[in-house]
Amino acid sequence: MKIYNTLTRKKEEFVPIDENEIKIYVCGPTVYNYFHIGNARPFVVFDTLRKYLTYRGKTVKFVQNFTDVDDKIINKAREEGVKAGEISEKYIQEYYKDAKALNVEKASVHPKVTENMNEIIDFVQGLIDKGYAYEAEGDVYYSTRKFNEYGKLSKQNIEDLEAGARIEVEDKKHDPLDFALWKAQKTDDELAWKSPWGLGRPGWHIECSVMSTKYLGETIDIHAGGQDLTFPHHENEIAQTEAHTGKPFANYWMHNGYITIDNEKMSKSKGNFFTVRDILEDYDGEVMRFFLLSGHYRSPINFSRDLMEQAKNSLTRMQNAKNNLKHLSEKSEGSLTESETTAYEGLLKYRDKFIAAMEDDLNTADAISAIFELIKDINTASKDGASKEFAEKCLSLLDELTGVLGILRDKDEAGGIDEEIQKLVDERQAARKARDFARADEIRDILKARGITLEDTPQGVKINLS
RNA sequence: GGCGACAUAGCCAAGUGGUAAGGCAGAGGUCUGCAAAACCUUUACUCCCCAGUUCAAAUCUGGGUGUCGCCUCCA
Repeated sequence: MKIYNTLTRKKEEFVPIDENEIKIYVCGPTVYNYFHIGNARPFVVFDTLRKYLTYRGKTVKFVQNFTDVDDKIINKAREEGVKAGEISEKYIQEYYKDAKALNVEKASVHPKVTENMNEIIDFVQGLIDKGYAYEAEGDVYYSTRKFNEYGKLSKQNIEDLEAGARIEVEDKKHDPLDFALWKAQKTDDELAWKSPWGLGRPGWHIECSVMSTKYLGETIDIHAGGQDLTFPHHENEIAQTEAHTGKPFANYWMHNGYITIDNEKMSKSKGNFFTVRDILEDYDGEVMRFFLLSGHYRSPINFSRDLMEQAKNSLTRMQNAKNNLKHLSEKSEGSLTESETTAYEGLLKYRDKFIAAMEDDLNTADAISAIFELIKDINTASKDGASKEFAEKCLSLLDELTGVLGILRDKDEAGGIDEEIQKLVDERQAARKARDFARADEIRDILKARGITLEDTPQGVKINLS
């Protein structure tokens, strides 16, 4: 497949290091709160990349960290009067809940900073030994200018950076562009670990370098994250890791575009800040997932309730098609007719279109359009009924493609159809037969109030549970 | 100041040289006891503006306008 590589600013043919195991690292959340819809985008996008590669028969080792050492966590713990570990542990569990709602699969490994402290200390010491870092009053800084290729990912020129630097000058640093690898403990209630430089904790960027190399090796296939991480986070990761290993860090860098809210950057101060948890109160997680995949991952997208409604309605069209096929496959009989055989062969071109779209730098928007075209043809072919086999084959094809995108999964239908509901449905059918439409409509309304809709089809009544 | 992205119908959105996918919303119709779902028809002589290259441009080049983002914690 082709992947747009931020490093070269070009779409390139993706060639894995090891055909048998593709190695992907995605920067994970800092666990101090429920994650917000901006966080959700990379999780969903790169989960989709993983699902697609898996669909194509690849084995993917997928690592996504939890940042469980950070100022924000420490501050939150202070506010709530609990230990930092309680905050991070809580929000890791909450991450899993929301990720599940979005149908984002668990990573192969979800490493935590706190569980990799020895490796981090060793890594920092290694950089000092190689002359890329220096200790200053219990802090350790990276000598940015020592790394000749600094700026190669973000295409920042080191002189321009310095000129435009709004970084406050700290006396301890040899150069304003140097960044912290290790921070000395300032107050007793801060998390701290013993190190050769005294009590302290790791800086912002070092964790990803360490966990990526530890779990995936010195050079990985794809390193991914939000566009805003390009600089300085990923730039610094490259500087750290390549200085340490002397090898390329990642062959492909993928960055997803931003989400704005009503065309403005999401921020707490603007009051337009939404967590995924907030959205899940009103929408199924699949609607959010569909919304995030309905545009190209590198394009900026805008979030609003109106757009969520559009996404919801679009997804309903897909869900209807699936429900109709399920109903047909349950109520119909027989094997493919001659015309159905021809029709089904015609449908297979949409699988090709779907794959071609995904091969082109994960063009999910185009892939979705292939699914809609598939649905239209299925609906047309089966509008006057269909054989059981045809319905089953179409259902299987539809599930195959939507499964790659992680939408339209089978849900546990709460409750199912109990005796009482069945009795009402039967009574309505009898009333219809007797042309007592008033009673029939009354029953339909009763059930509708309970979230159950009825559709009369040539194959009998179709009961939709929501 | 440096780096970058985006601009396609009422809305969302694909399309990177060959004559505008798909979805939502709207209108009309078919089917239905009525619905629902589905199907059919309909909604961009045109892709922010100007100039250029070309037989041919939404797509390439130059200029302009507008919007957003990064450079500071941030997906």
